[in-house]
Amino acid sequence: MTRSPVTLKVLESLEPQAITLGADRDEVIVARGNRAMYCFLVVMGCVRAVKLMNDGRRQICEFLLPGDLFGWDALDEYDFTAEAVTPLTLRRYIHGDLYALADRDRTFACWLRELMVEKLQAGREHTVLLGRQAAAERVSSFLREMAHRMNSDTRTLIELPMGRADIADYLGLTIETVCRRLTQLRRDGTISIDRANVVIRNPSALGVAGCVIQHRSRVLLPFNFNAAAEGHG
Amino acid sequence: MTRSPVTLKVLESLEPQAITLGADRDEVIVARGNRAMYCFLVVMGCVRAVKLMNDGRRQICEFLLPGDLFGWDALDEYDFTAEAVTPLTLRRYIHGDLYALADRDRTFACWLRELMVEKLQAGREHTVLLGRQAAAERVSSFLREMAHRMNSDTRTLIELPMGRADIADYLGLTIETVCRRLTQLRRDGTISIDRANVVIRNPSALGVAGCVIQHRSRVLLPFNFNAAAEGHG
DNA sequence: CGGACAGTTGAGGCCTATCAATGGTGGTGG
DNA sequence: CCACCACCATTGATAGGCCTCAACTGTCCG
Repeated sequence: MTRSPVTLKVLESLEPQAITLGADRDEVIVARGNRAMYCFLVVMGCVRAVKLMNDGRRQICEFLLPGDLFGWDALDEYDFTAEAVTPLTLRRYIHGDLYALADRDRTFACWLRELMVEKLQAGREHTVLLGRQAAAERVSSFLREMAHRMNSDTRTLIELPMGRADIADYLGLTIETVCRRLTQLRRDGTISIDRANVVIRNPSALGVAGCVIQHRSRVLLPFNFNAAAEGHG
Repeated sequence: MTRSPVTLKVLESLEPQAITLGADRDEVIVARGNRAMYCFLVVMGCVRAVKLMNDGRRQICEFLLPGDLFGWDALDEYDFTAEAVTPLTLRRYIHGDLYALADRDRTFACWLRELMVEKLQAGREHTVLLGRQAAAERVSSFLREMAHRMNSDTRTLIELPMGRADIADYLGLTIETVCRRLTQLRRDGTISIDRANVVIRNPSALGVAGCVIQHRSRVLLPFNFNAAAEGHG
């Protein structure tokens, strides 16, 4: 899952204090309740933002993909746990530095505000999905969201980074229900699917009532980490 | 139900540009898709933040009570519709003024950031409720939330400003299911309820499974890509 | 080859939605 | 003052969708 090394430098002035990290699959990056000292940019791989109930029920609030920032939306402690869905490369920044930068750089403050607002709006779309959509609609919405975020071209292959259990916990369903809905979409000819590989064959059939979750405020990667990241795998 | 003095003080320098508005029950304050020119402080009454699907399904993302601000979390257009749950008194501010103030007043910028983060975190809690809690837990959570927000003293009378339909659309349930769960809580002796009036008789019985604080399994070791990163600095 | 793991499929039960009827309350006008 | 109506809340009966439990398949890796 490599992305074309795009050039933007929103976080450029934070780079001197930043370090690059690797993480294995299922590794915990930050845990709920930990003091929020850092925030992270996903360079390569996929992260899940998890909330756990004390009887073991799990809800994934968000998937973070390359270019996404997480951990900044904490006042004192993280309110969710972030885990590696896939092997990761992360760029780690000092949490306080982000806000210090916002204080002195008006452009950055504006960018940060936009990021927050977009997250709030994406959260509301997810709320509608969980509160008012049936299982089939949730799975369709999920596929559209991932197609949009990972590739932006329909009718091309998407390689889902997460397993069925993660999809289920993101959509408020069970693994079995996710499987059955995916199978139905395959039988309808809407998609082709083999494990993690999905091809959307009939995009209009995935269109459901409601709006797409939009993630516009992506951090464009400041550097090309791809070469270094391959050494970690 | 009086205006929160904290919020008032923070917005003090915006008061000259502000006006006070009234609204009747069910009146639309701002509509999804409208240009976001204003934001509002609830002075008296209750507002619902609504998202509608094009087949009529409705999800309430949030209830706004006196002291709450809404409409600021928009970039260009409002992404939800705000309607009066009860007759309202609102204080209306210019949307752009809020961010102009944030630009020149560091304290206000900090306050606004905290507000955003709290909204994000509240949204995630709501996500867990919708994704992973059963109907009885949702209703219990709702009562605890309202008790906390409206009164903060348990064992005292709460007068719910919204009807069963609004509660249902907030909790991702139907009116009938909300009724049945409330009736069950009354029969269990957990609450007394008569229409909008609720008394919590057994607060501990309303306690539901919360979220776990998770501890990090192992320390993340820095990946030594620093040299590569600094090379581009 | 076997064991672990992820994904798929099937059978059955439970919970919530749906449809329907009743009860209660507030407002209006006779 | 009361009859009437509209609206909201409650309760009941039934159906359906998703969850649970279980078995099976396929893949990866030792």
